[in-house]
Amino acid sequence: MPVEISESDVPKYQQLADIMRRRILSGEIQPRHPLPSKKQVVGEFGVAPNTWDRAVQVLRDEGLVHTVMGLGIYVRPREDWPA
Amino acid sequence: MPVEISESDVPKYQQLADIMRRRILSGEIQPRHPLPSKKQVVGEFGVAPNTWDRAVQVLRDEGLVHTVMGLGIYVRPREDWPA
DNA sequence: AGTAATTTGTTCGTATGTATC
DNA sequence: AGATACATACGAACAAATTAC
Repeated sequence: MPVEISESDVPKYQQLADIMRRRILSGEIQPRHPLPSKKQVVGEFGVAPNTWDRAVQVLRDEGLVHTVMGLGIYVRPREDWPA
Repeated sequence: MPVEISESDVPKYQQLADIMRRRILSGEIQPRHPLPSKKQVVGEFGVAPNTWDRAVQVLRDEGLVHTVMGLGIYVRPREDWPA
């Protein structure tokens, strides 16, 4: 079953962060690999660009990803993850 | 000279956060007192509502303010500030 | 060398929902 | 009931960085 965004009481940006965090922690997206691009997420999940930006900020604050401008948003090596 | 927002290389939301942080640390806005409202900031500084929201999030991440829904954004007591 | 395409970040204006007074 | 205030979300535009050709 595809993971989708619902109109629940949980904000969409939080749902998106949860989805990506799960993909990272499960190894589906590996360290030093990029998250899907903004355009991809907007198209596939049907959210606004800003909403994705907010989701990414959650993951950035958690230390799971970092941005390389003009390239993408990359999963940090496991050594940099919080304990 | 009035504090204003410029079109420099520093993002506006960061400039706004800097302005409010200075007001807080200087005691101009005291603990348990509110920041200016979103409408006020939008009107006086000439920025978009989203830009103010981002500035507030910076201060919230720093532990300087917290939100009371429907009421305002309040300066935390000094005991809660980071060392 | 230069242009186009991709990607992120910033900013705008607007609308809506919920909470407080 | 009405006014005020914050959070969320949308859609659009533009700048800067990177890559590919």
